[in-house]
Parts: sequence; C-alpha cells; structure tokens
Amino acid sequence: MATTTPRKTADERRIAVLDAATHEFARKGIHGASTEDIARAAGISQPYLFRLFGTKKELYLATAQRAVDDLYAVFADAARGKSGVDALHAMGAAYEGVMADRDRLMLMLKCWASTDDPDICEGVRSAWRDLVDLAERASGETPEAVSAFFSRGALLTILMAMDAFTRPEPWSKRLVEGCQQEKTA
Amino acid sequence: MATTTPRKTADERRIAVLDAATHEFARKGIHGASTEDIARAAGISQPYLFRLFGTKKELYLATAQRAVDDLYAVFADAARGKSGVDALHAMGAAYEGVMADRDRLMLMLKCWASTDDPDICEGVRSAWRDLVDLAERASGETPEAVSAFFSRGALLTILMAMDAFTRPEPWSKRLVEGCQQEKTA
DNA sequence: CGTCCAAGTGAGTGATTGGTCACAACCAGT
DNA sequence: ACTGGTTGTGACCAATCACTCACTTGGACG
Repeated sequence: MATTTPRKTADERRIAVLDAATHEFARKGIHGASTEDIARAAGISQPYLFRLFGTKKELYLATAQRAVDDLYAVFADAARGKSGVDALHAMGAAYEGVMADRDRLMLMLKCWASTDDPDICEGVRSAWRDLVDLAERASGETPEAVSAFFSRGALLTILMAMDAFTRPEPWSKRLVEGCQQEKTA
Repeated sequence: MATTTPRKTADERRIAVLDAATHEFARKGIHGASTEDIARAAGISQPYLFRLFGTKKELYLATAQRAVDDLYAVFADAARGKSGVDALHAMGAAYEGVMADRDRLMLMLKCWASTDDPDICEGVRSAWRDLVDLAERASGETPEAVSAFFSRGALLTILMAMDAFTRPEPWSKRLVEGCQQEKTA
C-alpha cells in the first residue's frame, strides 16, 4: 500500500529545477522569486534544491546560462547554410519564435536589468559577445546591418514585454510596422 | 545643548525619499530594495516613509513616474524649435545625457523588466505612448525613422547597462559604431 | 499661554526568507 | 546480507521584510 518512491537522477532533478526556476525568475526576478516556490514547482524539497545548486544566485546564473545557450543554438541553427541578409532574417524569425515564450522573454529582460551584479553582468556580456559574433560571422554583413538587427531585436523585446502585440495600440503598431518596413527595404 | 530639530515640509521629505528610492530601486529593483534602506538614505524613519507613500509599491510607482515625467520634459525641451531628423538627433543626444546617470538608466531598465506587474506595465505603456507621440509630432518623420530612433535607444540602453561604454570590447564598439554610422547616413 | 495640527519616531508584529543539519530511504555491487 | 554512495526530506534558524501603533515634538495662530 505504501506508494513506491521512484527516484530520479540528480541531473533529471536539476533540469526540473531549471524549468521551474525559469518560470519563477522570469516572473519575479532574482529577489522576488523564492527558493521554496521553485522547489515545490520542481517537485522536490527546498533543502534538496540547495544541495543541487548551492546558492540561490548560482541557481539564477545556471538558469540564465541555460537560456543563453539555448538561444545561441537556435540562432546558429536558423543561420545554418545561409549568409548575408538572409541569415539575419532567419535569425530574426527564430528570435521571434523564442520570444513567444514569455518566460524566456522576461528572463532575458530581467537579466539585462540585473547587470548591477557583476556576475550577472559578466554573463550578459559574454552572451552578447557570442551572439554578435555569430551574427557577424553567419551573415558577413556590415556593422550597420548587424547593429540594426540587434537594435530591432532590443526594441521588439521591450515591446513584447509590455504586451504591445497582444494589446496593440496605434503608436505601438506604428513602431512595429516601422521596424518591419525598414527590415524589408 | 539638545540639537534643534529643524523640521521640513512633507513635500520636501517626499522629494528626498524619491531621490533615495531612485537610487535603491535602480540598483536592487522593487523586490531587492528595502524600505528601511530608502528611509535611512532619505534621512527619515521608516514609519514616516509609509505615512508619506502608503505602500512600497506606491512608492515604486511614484519613483518611476517621476523619472518618466522628467525624461519627457528633457525630450520635449531638446526638440523645441526643431523638426525632422534634427529633432530626433537632438532627442537622441538628450537621451544620452539622461542615461549617463546610471540610476536613471537602471531604473528604466528595471521598469521594463517588471512589466509582469499590471500596474507597472500600464505605467511603462503610457510612458512609451507619450514618448513615441512626442517623437512623431516633434519630428514629423516617417514611422521607419521613428522606429529606428527608438530601436537605437533601446540597444544603447542595454549596452550601457552592461558597461559596454566604460569597458568596451571589439564587438560592442562595432555595434555602437554601426548605430552611429546608420544615424548620420 | 494654550490649542491644535502636522511632522516625526521607538518599539514592535507576524510572515517569509535563504540556508543548514541530522537523518531516512533507496539501490547497485559484492 | 551487508555496505556505501546517492537521493531525498523534516525540522529548524537567524535575519530580514513590509507594515502598524502608540506616542512625542515642533511650530503657527489666537
């Protein structure tokens, strides 16, 4: 009658924790989210979470790092076999796909906004370094084109965060159309 | 011998609190900053802070609102008497001036990243609405030009947050130059 | 002087937090 | 059956949090 307790490996648990942490940190940030909520959502006890990740901040960095690695992979995949503006357009489309996941979107924004912390800042910098490098190498485009690509990405990210797409207003529609107009020109 | 206690008006105290709150919220966000730290930095007791602002969140919203109003005023001032791309360039230069204050910069980013809270989201939306409206009216430029203006602003804001200007790297220099190249083109 | 309101605080409250420790349960190898 | 390492937790802790209440003090006016 006693329910069997099917154990999982620590790595499986770590993934579950990262999934839960992505959601919690994305919504409430590193200070607003609690380790207890994350542990509960991951289906483990809070002490075990600390055994797996050591510290709340280490968990945060691991969560952010996974998101960054994933985004890089998505970009690299989208650009594979393409070059020039084609590569940039493909990466742009792929980015929109990733950002459709609100947790990813908000986690990224939260990271950008947490750059007062030196460790987080370093992670954000190296993420950008890798992404810019990838965009430059894959597209072979001019610095102006690459800058425009990341500029639009930044603006669209912020617009998505403030629900400009699900609750559009005239001004936000104009901004978005202005972005797309420029892209296809 | 007892030191006289020169009292100030509630409005003066409110301003001092907003100053302190700007700094604290910019560094640690709404969840990371403590009302006690803010009160101490403002030179008053923590109970009095609550008397002046009611709630931590109300204080946060008031702090953000003041920053927004100020930014709007700076933009309007910069664009006064100008039109076309001249107006946009003037606003861009003024924006760089404002963002040189790291507290302003980080507070703004923190607000963008806190749009999960409906109240904050609404504040951010109305701030953008006003700023976009101002940029369109003052410049009379095409949607593409206005979009490009705000795109560059978004990217530069993020770059400044991650210290790309005080600790430049090749990739970040290229991004920045790509932005400026495009602007003057 | 006395009155009255605004400015201002000391001392606390209950709730929650990140983090620890001792301990239990499972399972593979021998 | 024993053993050793990994998985997993209950119970706890000191600190911090937003927020409150009862209270005092200063100054303007009559």
